[in-house]
Amino acid sequence: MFSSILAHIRRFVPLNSEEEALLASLLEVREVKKKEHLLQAGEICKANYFVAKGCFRLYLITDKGAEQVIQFGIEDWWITDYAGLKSGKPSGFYVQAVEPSTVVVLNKEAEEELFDKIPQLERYFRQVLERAYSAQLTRIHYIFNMTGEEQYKLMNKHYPEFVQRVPQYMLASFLGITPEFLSMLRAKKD
Amino acid sequence: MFSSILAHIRRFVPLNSEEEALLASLLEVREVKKKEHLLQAGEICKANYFVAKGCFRLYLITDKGAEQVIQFGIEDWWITDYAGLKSGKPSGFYVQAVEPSTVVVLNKEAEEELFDKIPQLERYFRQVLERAYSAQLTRIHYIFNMTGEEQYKLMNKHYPEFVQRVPQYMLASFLGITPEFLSMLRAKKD
DNA sequence: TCTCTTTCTTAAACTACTTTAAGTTTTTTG
DNA sequence: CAAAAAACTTAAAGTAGTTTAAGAAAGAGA
Repeated sequence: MFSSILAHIRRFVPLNSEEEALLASLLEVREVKKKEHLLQAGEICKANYFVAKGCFRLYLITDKGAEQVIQFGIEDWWITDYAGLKSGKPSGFYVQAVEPSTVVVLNKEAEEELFDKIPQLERYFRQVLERAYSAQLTRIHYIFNMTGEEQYKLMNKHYPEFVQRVPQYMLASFLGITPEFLSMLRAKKD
Repeated sequence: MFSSILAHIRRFVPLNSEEEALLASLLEVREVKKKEHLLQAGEICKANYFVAKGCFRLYLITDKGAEQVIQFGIEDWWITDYAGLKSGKPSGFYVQAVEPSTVVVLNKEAEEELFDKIPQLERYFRQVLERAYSAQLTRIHYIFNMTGEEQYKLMNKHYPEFVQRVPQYMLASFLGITPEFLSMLRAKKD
């Protein structure tokens, strides 16, 4: 049940069996149906989610009423509205399963208790966040310096399975282009 | 000398006087001239920098030879190439002072020793990174859903001093538009 | 204070992408 | 398995920005 998350944590910090048992007692496994939401705009975000299996998207509804995909989360990624989780204010984001998925739920209260009893977990999350942060800076670099076509091609080259895995209109939104334009790009050559 | 960084850390975690003394012994204060680099592309990134006074930019040179500003860092921000710092590989980024500045240098080795002796610092950086990461996600949302003009106006409204503080061509690059276009936007109304 | 360098401005021609609208295909559900 | 809903395609007209080029203004070193 928890093997994937424990393996992931162990890639960053050591864990003894007591700590693993404590983690197992405070974490929660949850099956999520396709299109089911873990968080909706207006709600208070109460947990951080580790994707054990499946795929999620973090998105929001813009002023013009369109869905904007901000981030995807697949196996071994954490996904949540960090700002909302930490502030306790109603979230502006949605977190939704793109396909039938399994997550490990880390509730806010469990998180506090775990950070207290397993200080190594602070180290784990620090490192996870360092990576997530620099990935976003790299992404901003791509957004500014590559055309939609170049970004799509790069994505297709580096993550061909992923491009097939999510609906095209979600991928278009993530890349910051319209689904019509992405459709045209695909038609050009494939 | 270290008062600004100690005050910042105390906003997140408590520090006793021994810990403060240890920090002071392992941190280093450095004056940086305008246009001086803390890091250049091709070098190995060896430290994380806390801006005590002044302003820095994290940028890179694109394939086409243009400077692309990825991030600014002003007072109370940490700035570095996290990916390079952690991987030990040559960096693709430049970190340069936009104005005469003072930084507190946290070297890689000092960081390891400090994390070891003051576990609370892991907690501090985890929280700093949570904020930095969600700020980048919000920024991506703005990039995709606001025109250059809207982003410039919002920035002018929220951070009018900052807009005056950095050269316009750097601000344009940060906003993902050309300096010519920003100049035109400013001329429209001010 | 003069000169050199850096930064900012203006404007015309161009392009990557959006918008709109309508039709087609695929997937989901009772 | 049929009907409805969701996802994808095509194409024409429009726009937010870039590119290029040249000149003007401001800043900084000697």
